[in-house]
Amino acid sequence: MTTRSDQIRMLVELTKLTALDEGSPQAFKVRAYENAIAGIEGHHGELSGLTKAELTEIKGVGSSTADKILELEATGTVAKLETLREMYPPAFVALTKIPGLGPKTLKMLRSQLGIEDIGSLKEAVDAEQLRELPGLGEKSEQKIARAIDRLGLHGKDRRTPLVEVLGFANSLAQRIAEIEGVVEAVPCGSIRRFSETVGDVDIVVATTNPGLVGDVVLGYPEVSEVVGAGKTKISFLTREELQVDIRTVRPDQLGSALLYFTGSKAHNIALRQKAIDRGWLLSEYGLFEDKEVLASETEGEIYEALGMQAVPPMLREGSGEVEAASNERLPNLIERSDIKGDLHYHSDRSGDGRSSLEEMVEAASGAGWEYVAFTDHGEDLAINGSTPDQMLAHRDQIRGLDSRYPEIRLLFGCELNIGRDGDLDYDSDFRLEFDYCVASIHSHFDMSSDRQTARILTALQDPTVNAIGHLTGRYVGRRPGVELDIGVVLEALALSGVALEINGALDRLDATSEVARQAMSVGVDVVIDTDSHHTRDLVRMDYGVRYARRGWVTANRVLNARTLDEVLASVAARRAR
DNA sequence: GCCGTTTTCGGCCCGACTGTTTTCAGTCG
Repeated sequence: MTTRSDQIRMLVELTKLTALDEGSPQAFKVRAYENAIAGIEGHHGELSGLTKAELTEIKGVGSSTADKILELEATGTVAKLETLREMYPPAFVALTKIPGLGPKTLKMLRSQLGIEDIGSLKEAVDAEQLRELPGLGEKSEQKIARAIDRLGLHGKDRRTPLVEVLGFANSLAQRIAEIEGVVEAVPCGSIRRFSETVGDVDIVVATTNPGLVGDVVLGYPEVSEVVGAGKTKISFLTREELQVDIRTVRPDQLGSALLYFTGSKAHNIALRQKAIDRGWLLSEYGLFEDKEVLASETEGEIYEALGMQAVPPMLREGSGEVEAASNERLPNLIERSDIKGDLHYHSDRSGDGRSSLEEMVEAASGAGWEYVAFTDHGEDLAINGSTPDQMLAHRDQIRGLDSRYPEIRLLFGCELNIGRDGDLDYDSDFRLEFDYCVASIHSHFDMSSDRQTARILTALQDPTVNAIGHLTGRYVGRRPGVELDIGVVLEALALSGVALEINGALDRLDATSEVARQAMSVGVDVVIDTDSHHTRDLVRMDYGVRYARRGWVTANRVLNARTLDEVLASVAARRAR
């Protein structure tokens, strides 16, 4: 049986090889495959077992793609894909990762010089053969030579975890904003959409003096190599080989520039198509009717002119948001100001906690929260956890502080460890001492999907468990999450009334926004937590909320957007079952 | 390859930068 990820993987490979075969990533066939992938990703139920008629009902999936999905299911492979694989073996396809080398040039190199892989390309470059070819010259040859040397460091597919670039992007934008003539400098692209990984850093700069921006920025110490520098656009690499693209526009064009540079590509295409439908043109310079500007200053004006609701950046993935916004049906997304408290929060009672109980209370109170649950680790987490006696003493301290900080209610909670088979810390009587518990996995990441799923199901049946923390245990860019049958887990969460955590730590962002969106569609509640171990971690609530918005999470489904009484009532109701 | 409140055929987003060119192709975002 083929899974949805098998199907998507097949289509992604087909897209890549077809782009090479057609000689352009913009080829219509390539775009059609991309649309089919987007349609399938936005389609929630299983695909396995669907008939051809049912498959072609999915947006972007036509007769030919449906056949390929069925063929994959019946035979385990797709003849068209096999043919392309023979024509373009992996060693040749790998050359597409070299920046500056596109499909047209690659195919010419192959036919003219017999280049099949990185080795033969390098030889041809060293023999100065490339410069003799039509359309190429000495400079192109040198550019390719440099790119080969760097291959793997900043290949076209490389993505960097958001956690590694967000601070840098913000500080860069802040410094650019101080340059004379600059009105605003905004990190855009996948950073603004709050994707967990980013390909590069995109910054839009509204300025009356674009030349100065270029001069100043290229003098910054972070600039390790200039990739390109024109009148309105400069690109450079940092020492860590992160690419930064800076685009300047006039201040009155900021809205259209933000729209264009925030993307996603699929969202932009959908908007531009709406403009075309009205006989208009949408570019980074504005929305135009003939040469007349209809809107350009703010994103909101452009959306309004296109007859739709303004789409929050996190939703701009081309996954149904344009249709929803056109029908006034965008969800009422959770906002930072809806959040009333944090239900996953540590003190130095945990071995990995870095701030004292009182410091953490002070910080939570300063954040304006109405309540916070201290959920220090249970005893099973050997180095970090606490014995029952330590926990009871900890409770006394919490209750003592609770009376000293009347503006915030302090709950005595626990982060229970989910053992290999779903077992939890302490005994069931002792667990009832806690006001609230989140249960999470911290080990045994490489078991089968079935066993991981069973383990989570066992844990969430326990009446003292109120939420499942960082569902998959992933660390973005470092450790993949465990494999789970998400559909089964969500169904069990919905039935039991246990909340799904969206952990706001930037290297976790777990559960993922895709899972969160699925959770919304099946009526699962979400809790957005900071999992703070230090007073400086509270900013994660912002991140968690932004990431939750990316998962189409609505305020009415967020546990910690409710009052303390409502939270406590749901804990009591669960224990009474 | 997909799609249709003009269309079942003829369209399919728009523009900057580079290097190679005398007006443009390729690549990228």
